[in-house]
Amino acid sequence: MFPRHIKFAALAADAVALSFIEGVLNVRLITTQVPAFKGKRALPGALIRPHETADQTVARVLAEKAGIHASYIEQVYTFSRVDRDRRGRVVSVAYIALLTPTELTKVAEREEHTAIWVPVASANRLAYDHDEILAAAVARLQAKVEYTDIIRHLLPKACTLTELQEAYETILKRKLDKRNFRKKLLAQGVLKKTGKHTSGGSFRPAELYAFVPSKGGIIDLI
Amino acid sequence: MFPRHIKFAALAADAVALSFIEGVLNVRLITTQVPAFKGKRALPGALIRPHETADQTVARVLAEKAGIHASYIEQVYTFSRVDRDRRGRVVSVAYIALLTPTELTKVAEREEHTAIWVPVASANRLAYDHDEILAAAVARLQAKVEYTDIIRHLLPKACTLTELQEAYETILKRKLDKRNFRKKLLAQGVLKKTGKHTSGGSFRPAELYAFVPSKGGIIDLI
DNA sequence: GCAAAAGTGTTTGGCATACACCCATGA
DNA sequence: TCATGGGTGTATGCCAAACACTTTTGC
Repeated sequence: MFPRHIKFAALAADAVALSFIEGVLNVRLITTQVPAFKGKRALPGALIRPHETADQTVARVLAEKAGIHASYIEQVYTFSRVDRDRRGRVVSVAYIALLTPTELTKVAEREEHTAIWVPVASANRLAYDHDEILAAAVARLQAKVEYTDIIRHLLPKACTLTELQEAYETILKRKLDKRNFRKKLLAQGVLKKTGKHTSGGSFRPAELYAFVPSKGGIIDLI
Repeated sequence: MFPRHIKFAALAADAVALSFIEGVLNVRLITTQVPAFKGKRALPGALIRPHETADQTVARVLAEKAGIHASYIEQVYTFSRVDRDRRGRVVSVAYIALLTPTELTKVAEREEHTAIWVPVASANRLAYDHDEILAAAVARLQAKVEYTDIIRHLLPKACTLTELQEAYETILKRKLDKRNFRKKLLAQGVLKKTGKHTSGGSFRPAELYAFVPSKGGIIDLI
C-alpha cells in the first residue's frame, strides 16, 4: 500500500439517470443534505468504496439513493475541478444510465428516497458542478443516438415507428422526416415486426416493432 | 472535509503520449520501479494531488517522468478495476497526449528519465492494466482521426499531402486512395497552401500545406 | 363519411469509391 | 531519358433529403 502520509483526492461516481416520462426526457435528482448545498437538487452520487469499481458504485448509488435499476450504464467523463465540491477534494466519474418504461415502473418510491424525476429542460442550478455533468451526459446521449441503437434502452420492448421517431426527435431536439426515418431504421435491420398492432385509437392501428437482440458489436469507450 | 475514517480509493492519472517517429506511431513508456512490476514498461502516471485537476496531473507527469510537453491532451476513460494496481486501490484517469515532430525534438532526455519511445505495435505486456489503457487511447485516436482534424497535433506545421496521407494510413491501419484523399481533405478547408515546396528528391517537389488555425468548434467530451 | 394517425415511393443532389495517366525533378 | 514520387478528373453507386397522397380504423 502507499505511504500513509500521501494525501489523495477522494473519488466519487455520479449518475445521470434518464428516462422518458410521457414523451419528455427526465433525469433523476435527489435533494442534497450537505450543508454547503442544503436543499439543492443534485445527481445521485457516492464515494467509490475500496472494493468497488466505479461502475459498481453507480449501480449501488442508483439503487440506494434513487431507487433505480437501470439496464444500461455507460461512463461519460471524469470531472476533477479542484473546487467542484466545497467539502473537500472530490473527483467524480460521471455515468449515464438509461431506463426503459418497464424499469421506470419498478422505481422504488420508498419514503427515504428524496429522489424525483425532473424534465431535463428544467434541471438546472443543480448542486456542485452537476449542471455541467448533466450537459455532458445529454450530449453523449445525443451523439450516440445518431450512430448506435442506444435508444432501445429508453423504450419499451415493442413500440411503433412513430413512437420511435418521437423519441429520436425529443433527444435530438429536431424534427425528422417520417418516410426517410422509416426507410433508414428498417434498413439498419435492428427492428423486426412483432406481428402485433396497437389498438384503441379511432384510426389505423400501428405495427409494433421490437429491437432484435443486440449484435453486441457496438463500439464503446469512444 | 469528510470524516477521517472514510477510506477512499486513490486516484491517479496515466498518459498515453503518442508521436510519429519515422512514420511509425510510438508511445512513451517508462520503466516501473515498483516491486510488483519491477522492470516492466508502463505508461507514465502519478497520483492526483489535492490541488490539481486530472489534466494538470497529466501535464505534470508527462513533464517530470517523461520529459514531454504535449500540445494536445484529452481525457479518454477512467479505469477502476479493483485489482488493477497490486499495491492498493488506485483508480486511473487515462489521457491521450499528442506530440508534433517539433515537440518531439524538445523531449528532454535527462538521464533520470527512464522513458523511451516504443512503437505502439510492440508496446505490449505493460504493467498494471496499461495494455488496456493503451488500446483505448489508440482506439480513441483512430475514431477521432475520422471526423476531426486531431491528426494536426501529430504533424509538423507544414507537410505534404503524401505525408498527411501516410499519417492517416498509419493510424487507421489501411490504405487510402490518393485522389479521393486529396479531394476530401482539400474540400474540408482545414488546409491551405504555404506556397513552399519540398526539395532534394530526384523527383517533382511537393506542395507544402499548413493547417489553418483551428475553428475551435470541434466537439469534445463525446 | 369524416377525423386521425399509419403507412408508402420517387426524385434529386452530394459524397464515397474506383480507377490510370501525365508532371516535374535530379541523376 | 529514365526513375521517382507528385499531382490530377471522371464515371458510378449509395445514401440522405425533400416532398404528398392513400389506408385503416372508430365514431
